[in-house]
Amino acid sequence: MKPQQNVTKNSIFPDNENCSVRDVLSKLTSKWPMLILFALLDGPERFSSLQRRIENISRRMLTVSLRQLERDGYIHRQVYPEVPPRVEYTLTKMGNTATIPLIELVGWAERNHNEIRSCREKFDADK
Amino acid sequence: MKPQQNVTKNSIFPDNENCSVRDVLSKLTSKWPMLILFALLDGPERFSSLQRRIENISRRMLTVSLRQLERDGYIHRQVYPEVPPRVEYTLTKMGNTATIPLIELVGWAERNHNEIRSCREKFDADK
DNA sequence: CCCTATAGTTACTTTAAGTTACCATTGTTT
DNA sequence: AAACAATGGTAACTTAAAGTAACTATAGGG
Repeated sequence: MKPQQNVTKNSIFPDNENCSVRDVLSKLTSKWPMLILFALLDGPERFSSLQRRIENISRRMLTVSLRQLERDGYIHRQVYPEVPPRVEYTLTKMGNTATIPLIELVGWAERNHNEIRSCREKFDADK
Repeated sequence: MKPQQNVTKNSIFPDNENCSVRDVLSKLTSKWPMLILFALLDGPERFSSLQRRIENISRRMLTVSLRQLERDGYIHRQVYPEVPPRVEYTLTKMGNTATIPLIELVGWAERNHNEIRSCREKFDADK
């Protein structure tokens, strides 16, 4: 079995313009967006609550990442016209299904991070 | 079901030092490493052959990515002492199993990229 | 003796990620 | 009344990562 991500016998296309799969994955598998999706699995959360849960994320990075996730349709942004402002973020149906393969990947990483770490130590020792 | 990626009710750790899963994924899901793993699914390949297959990758980025994959134990680097030099890269057993969840993810991206693109168009039109 | 091929490396530039300070609005505290 | 806190951001800046272009050593071929 092989991925159909523009992989032919002779070439693989890495550019987002030439490969829609890369175009999707580049936004999905990056650091903050992935963590935000996982945080929203428990249900809707507002901006400041997300910032508290995801340690060390700055307001700017949270904003940037949320906008990207919203643009791609993974999350929905609901603004309540109150003061101080209240904004709630929710996973869309597509956002929910996206977490399924991501969680698989996390599972693989959990099962293998010990071996990976020992590989690193060996590699670094040999240099 | 939820990922155990240092996700508790109250906090998610994004730093590689605090989260071994992030430490693994940050190297695995990035652009070039992922494409290299896929390219090696067909069998061993040498440096220049990989560069030809993965369009637009520069020699430097190929070197950097291959080193990282080798360090983490996904690929094996075999140098043949010939002139001109010959270096062959092979997927390790672990590298092979890593592609399984990655291919799942690619499958999801294939099934959803149309919807994602229409979400983007809608989002951009509204601004 | 210049050209090709290989598998890189070095120095540089551009882009993305991350940090710090600031904004407007309202209610509460001093 | 003035200052402070909380909200969900934005603007300007710095640092780190990604990407580019030119260079290296070695042997064989024309």
